[in-house]
Amino acid sequence: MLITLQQEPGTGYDILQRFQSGLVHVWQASHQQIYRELDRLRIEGLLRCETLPQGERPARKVYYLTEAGLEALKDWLAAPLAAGSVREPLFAKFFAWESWPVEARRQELTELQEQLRDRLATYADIEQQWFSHPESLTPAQRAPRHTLRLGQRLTTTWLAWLEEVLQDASSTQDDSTQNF
Amino acid sequence: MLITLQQEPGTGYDILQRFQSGLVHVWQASHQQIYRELDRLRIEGLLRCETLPQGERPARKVYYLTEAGLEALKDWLAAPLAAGSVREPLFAKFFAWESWPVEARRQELTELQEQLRDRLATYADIEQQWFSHPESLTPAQRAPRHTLRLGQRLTTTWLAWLEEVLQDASSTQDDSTQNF
DNA sequence: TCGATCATGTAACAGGTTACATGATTTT
DNA sequence: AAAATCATGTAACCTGTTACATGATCGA
Repeated sequence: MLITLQQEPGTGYDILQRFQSGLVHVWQASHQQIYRELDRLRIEGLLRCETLPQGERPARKVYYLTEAGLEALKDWLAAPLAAGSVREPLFAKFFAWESWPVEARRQELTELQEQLRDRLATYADIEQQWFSHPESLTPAQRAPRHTLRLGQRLTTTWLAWLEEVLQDASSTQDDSTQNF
Repeated sequence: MLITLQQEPGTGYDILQRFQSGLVHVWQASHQQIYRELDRLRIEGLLRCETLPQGERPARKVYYLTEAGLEALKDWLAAPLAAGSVREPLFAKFFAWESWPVEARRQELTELQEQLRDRLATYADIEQQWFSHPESLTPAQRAPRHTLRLGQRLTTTWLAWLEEVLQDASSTQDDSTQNF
């Protein structure tokens, strides 16, 4: 989890920044969560922390991976991940189609469309920022790029699907049968 | 959440079955979770429950939506959903590419491939079971079918991507540089 | 008779979110 | 003078998972 981030040392705040910049499509976490986790990992001995006081300001606590932390990371990399469970709340609404007010439905779907388009734009930004010279990428650099690519494709798949759904919904007059 | 399921009454066990049959790609929940939720919703007054004793066996508790429950459902349908946060643990491994042992990597990715193929097979089953006559579907029946379609496409997108990643990983010899 | 299915729960824990709280520095 | 950024945390709560626990019925 946070272990991956410890490949290069940093403060809780640094980690937050990293999550918010190029890693949005990989992991998200609030600062509270990060600090708590950091503290837990330190207690478990996977991290060690150097406190750099800086005059009046709150001290920067820089965390480093320990030997044990490196071990734990290796273990994590070697162990296959359990498949995550599926949770798609939007789909639930589709199962209540008849009770889903047409206007709310149309609005929700078009809003989602916009969000996905925004996401694509963000991906494009990230791509430009990190992977602007695709010829000269090492395998280790190509790897994170793959993740971005998948993000892009999944988003595109969603958008194509939304297009279809909106089309289908507007081309049929089922909405006389609001049975509430 | 569970409210959607209350459109037709049933016991906790019934709901579990429903989740496990056609709704796997929408929502998953353990029986403990369902029972707890059911109880909570009953206390909140969104559900009411009729206990049918059946001789020696544990009584069937059949839950029904109340007026308040219907209201809550309507509210939920009308309110747009908050975008879920992104969590893709697999991606994290890509960011630690160099430290990810080749063998573990290859195995994890091919296993995922198999899982996804299984998933597609499950989707095909569901499609046959529920939507075998696409001509005669009402809009309300087409709606859940849309969700299945998206599931299929997303899975296909994943598979295409995996193919590419495996190809890329095997076509380059970066793995002399295991720097642990 | 053995395992699957029907049918229900409790308790502990793990992970995540929201709200509350503080205070300096830098930019507008 | 106000707002954003740097930098850290606590506490309560909600959601979800795992483990533990029970017991009848039905088909192979």
